[in-house]
Amino acid sequence: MNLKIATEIGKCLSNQIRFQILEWLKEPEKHFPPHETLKHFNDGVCVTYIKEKTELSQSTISTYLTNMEKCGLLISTRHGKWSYLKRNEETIKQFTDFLT
Amino acid sequence: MNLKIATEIGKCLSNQIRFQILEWLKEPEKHFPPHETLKHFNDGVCVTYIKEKTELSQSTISTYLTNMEKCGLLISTRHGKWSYLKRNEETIKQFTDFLT
DNA sequence: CAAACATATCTATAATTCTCGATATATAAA
DNA sequence: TTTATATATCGAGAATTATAGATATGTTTG
Repeated sequence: MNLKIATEIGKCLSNQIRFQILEWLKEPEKHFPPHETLKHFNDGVCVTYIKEKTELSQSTISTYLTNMEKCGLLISTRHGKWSYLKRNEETIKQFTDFLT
Repeated sequence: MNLKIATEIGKCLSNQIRFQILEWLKEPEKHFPPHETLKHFNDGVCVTYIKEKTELSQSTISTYLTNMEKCGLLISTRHGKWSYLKRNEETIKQFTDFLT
């Protein structure tokens, strides 16, 4: 972790919805339905469900999640036409270690 | 800690200089001279020294530090005409706990 | 009290970020 | 291969944040 990346993470955390997504993803089964095809949360939650829950436009949510992945907060996995997202606990730990 | 405050903290951490100040304040004696009058760092570092090190204008640094104090990242103490700032480790811990 | 110094606040412009619709790309299903 | 669905990227106007000069406030010192 370095100052530049930490600041990029800070930018992601400067918006209530983005922060909220990160909180929801702590316990996906509590906040999202299991995907119709994939009946588990091994790779996190389908983008579509996050989009629906936040009520943001598709392009906005896509930008949010892409940026959160770029700075290492999230891990993205494709299954067919769907993208799944989960927290990257390793980066989150590096970030909190850097801060404290 | 709640989402609103956490996001305010995120805003403070979204700027490299503000984040850097927080890093410097981990070890004041390594990054700042001891104050001429107060020969210790018990209450942190004098605003003037932070201003000089960052090379920002007085009004900008004042705004930065005020906001960082408002969201609980810093603790401000006045000694006469000087203000001293130190990290608020309690809030920082609450923030990292909230995130993880 | 007046002058000097440190910090805070106000105001305005510059810079950045937000947000979405439009459009492109990727994959699946028909 | 055509159509439908999911996600990504582009471009632009709206909203927010950055930044500093001017000015105000608070405190010390002479």
